[in-house]
Amino acid sequence: MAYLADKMAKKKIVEADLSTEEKIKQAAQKVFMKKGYAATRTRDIAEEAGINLALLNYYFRSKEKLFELIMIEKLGNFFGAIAPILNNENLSLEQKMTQLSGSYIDMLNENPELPLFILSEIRYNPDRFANRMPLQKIVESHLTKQLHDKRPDLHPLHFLMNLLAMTVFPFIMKPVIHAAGVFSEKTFVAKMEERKQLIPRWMSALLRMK
Amino acid sequence: MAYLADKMAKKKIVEADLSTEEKIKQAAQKVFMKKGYAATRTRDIAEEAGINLALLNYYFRSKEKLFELIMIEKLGNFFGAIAPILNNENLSLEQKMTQLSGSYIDMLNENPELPLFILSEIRYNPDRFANRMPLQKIVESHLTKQLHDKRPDLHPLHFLMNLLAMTVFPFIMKPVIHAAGVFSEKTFVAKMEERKQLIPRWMSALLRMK
DNA sequence: GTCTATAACCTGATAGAC
DNA sequence: GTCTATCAGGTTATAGAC
Repeated sequence: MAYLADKMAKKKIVEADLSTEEKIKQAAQKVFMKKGYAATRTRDIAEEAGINLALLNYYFRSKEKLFELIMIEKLGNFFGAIAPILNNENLSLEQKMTQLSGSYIDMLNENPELPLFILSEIRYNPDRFANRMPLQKIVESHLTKQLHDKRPDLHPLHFLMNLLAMTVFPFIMKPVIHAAGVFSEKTFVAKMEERKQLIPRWMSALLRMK
Repeated sequence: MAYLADKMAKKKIVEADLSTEEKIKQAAQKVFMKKGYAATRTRDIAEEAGINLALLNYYFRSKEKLFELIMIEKLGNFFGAIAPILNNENLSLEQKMTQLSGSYIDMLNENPELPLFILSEIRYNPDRFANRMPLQKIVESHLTKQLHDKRPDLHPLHFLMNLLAMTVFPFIMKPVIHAAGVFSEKTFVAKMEERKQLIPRWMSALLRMK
């Protein structure tokens, strides 16, 4: 009950007590994530923010610049959470896998549209993203070294791809699962909760293989 | 050499000897897949097909209807290839996994943009796709029964999700990998070729686990 | 069937009043 | 800072000539 009241209070703040600039930013985030850059009209954002269309350009100059701002933040969410874990030299391989699947699934449960949003926008406009993603830092991470010590025969890229795939792919399939009516939102969250424990165990099984 | 000549001959047919209707269809497929529905202009399609804009509406009435046509075909490619394998009662669990990763990776190598295209469009317009995907047929497949016999403790959904994730996810990450300059097209194909053998072995390891 | 020309509408952005 | 009104350009779709 207290939690629910807290949530409602938070919602109210979002709707009312925010600066105009912040209201536009949050509205833009919501609409861009839902429709993608191309299908979003600046009018949609203005309406969602409860302000006039002209104010959007007053604060952010253009649709493009507003989108850039949102995208930088989202790229940070999507890639920023991985690298620190993969490069933490105090964690064992098993601890890294547990932390990564755990914290990443938590983050994605809060923001389930994030992967497909980012991936779609990169797909439809790759130029915008050249040299913007810290993927090399992920490939050359401390985890890669640990993996090489344990299983020099297994290419780290396959391992990383599998770890990410098991964690992220269900969220990418989420719209399909719902559109097909396979199961409910609640069941989905529960299944992902299970995966937090299962993924590290599956990945360990891959490491022990053969 | 003969193969190359054959390919070039095919290309020429595509460019010249096709009916107007077919030329538009193929152009639409190309442009929709590259830019997505919202960012595609009918003018782009007309230009790509080498015809006039009016002809597009003459043959297909509207952008929307043309898109529907393409999408039905693509949904067939994406989902249609899975169900027959998963429901083939003459294949063992291991054979199913081998065939699925093998034939699916082959298909995706020919059409690497397919998953992200479909997933993006569903995400940005879920209503269009309600009750259009044979996902229930996949969940209730013969593979599910075999899996239940072997490992009643492992939910088939987790298993299927992992199998699909390992197979499809790399293609979803492909634009990221290229935009980040991690490695070349040729290396990507080679790595996916490796995975055709590796995925069934990994999945078997998951089945033996614990 | 295929084209040109144009209608009808929509979208991002700005000018100018308050 | 915020609004209304409007511009300039682009988009889908169609009318009508050939």
